[in-house]
Amino acid sequence: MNKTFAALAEPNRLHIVEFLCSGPKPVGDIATALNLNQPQASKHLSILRSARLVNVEKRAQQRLYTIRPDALRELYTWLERYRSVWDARFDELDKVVEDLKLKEKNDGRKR
Amino acid sequence: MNKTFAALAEPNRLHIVEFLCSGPKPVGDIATALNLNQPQASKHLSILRSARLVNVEKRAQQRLYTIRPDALRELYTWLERYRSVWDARFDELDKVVEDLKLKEKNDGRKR
DNA sequence: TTATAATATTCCTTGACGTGCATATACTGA
DNA sequence: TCAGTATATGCACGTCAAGGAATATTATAA
Repeated sequence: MNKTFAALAEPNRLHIVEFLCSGPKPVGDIATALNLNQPQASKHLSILRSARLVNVEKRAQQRLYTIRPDALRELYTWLERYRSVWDARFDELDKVVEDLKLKEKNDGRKR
Repeated sequence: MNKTFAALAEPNRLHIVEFLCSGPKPVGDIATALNLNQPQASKHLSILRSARLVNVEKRAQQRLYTIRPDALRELYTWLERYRSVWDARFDELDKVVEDLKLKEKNDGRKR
């Protein structure tokens, strides 16, 4: 998942992903839409591709890039796995933290 | 959200976040648990903090780090917003892509 | 106040990343 | 085959982030 996060950490790439949610697009469209030079668009797309975030298909001289759900799904399940933790802690943050601090204080030597 | 992704792109920091899901921990515990030198642990935690992924509280000489839900929540809602897109496309990927390619081909000059 | 524990910060070096520019490759139509 | 379009790749440069080692800071206890 490192690759997923690293890929999405770049603002332009995040925008590309969002842009591609409106449908498959050729590189040219992406470049102009995001105000990028064509080479950089290609490079970003290459990184997104190696992070399994997009797919390519050929159409004449164009390459159609589409969203690829794999990595996003993985991200989603990862968040869901820990969701309960930070959800609970969000609901009654102060109390929980207090409790945990007390526990921490009590069995501090056990660890 | 750049900061969130950038922060989680570092494997050690991702592990720290996961580790903190088991409760608040002082820096020392985190460092030994992840096999990190104390300074690096502190640095990573500092970055996680500036990405609003963790909180700090003092306890004697220690600093207790806890998960902070803000950024994770934001991530979750971001994913949810586009979830339908890549979910639909995942269910019947081939058909949808085909359709969109046709559309693309038909109204290519309108854009 | 002094010694000690826990953590933060600084300096330095190295490697990776993003950009701009030029060029190469792939495909189409005549 | 040649010209033209769409995309990819290579190189040089500046920037930024991570790791290591040493040191500074904060808090506690005697």
